Amino acid sequence: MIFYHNSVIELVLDEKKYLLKFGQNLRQLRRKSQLTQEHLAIDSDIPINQVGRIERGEINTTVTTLLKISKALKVEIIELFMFK
Amino acid sequence: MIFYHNSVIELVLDEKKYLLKFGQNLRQLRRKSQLTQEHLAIDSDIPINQVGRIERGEINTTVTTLLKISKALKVEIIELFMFK
DNA sequence: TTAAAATAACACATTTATGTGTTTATGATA
DNA sequence: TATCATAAACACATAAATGTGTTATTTTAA
Repeated sequence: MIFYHNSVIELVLDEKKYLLKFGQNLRQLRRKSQLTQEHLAIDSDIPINQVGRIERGEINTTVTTLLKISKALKVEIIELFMFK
Repeated sequence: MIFYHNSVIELVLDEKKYLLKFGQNLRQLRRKSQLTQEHLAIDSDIPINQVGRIERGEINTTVTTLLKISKALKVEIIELFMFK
């Protein structure tokens, strides 16, 4: 058994929530652009599974992946972070 | 010997350049906040070496690390991407 | 309701970010 | 110069993103 301070647990939960919202926002932007996951994956040159995992908030993607996705969606990177 | 298409090489160089500019911008924001790398590292709960590596554009950091840094700097994540 | 398209859910290898620690270099200051 | 603060540069282990492939499930449209 390992014990963690509440603040640490909260931080991790916050991050999980953030990644979920980030993914939901990406999904909205992609659909607004009328792209399938496959199409976005091809345009941004990342694996289709990666797109799905990001949209589902399963993974914590990197700056260069954001760059590739934003180029394919023809939006600025900051749009990927514009959600509440 | 491995051969790559020029467009692939350009893409990688673009990413390297982007990470460099990203790091330079972070450094500016940190200094504007009057924080040392060590102080920022403590406040954002990431290793001090990580801060240096990001500022030097050596690594391709993740969304949750951006989240932690932006909280410590008391700025929105999008500010980390606001540079030319 | 069936077929096709789209997405999710697996598994697994490889690369790289993260995390921890130590040592070196640089810059400012006394 | 010597000292101290800051940052860079190492090394190395671990966790996780990336990348590739296949199989299920869900959604959409005929």
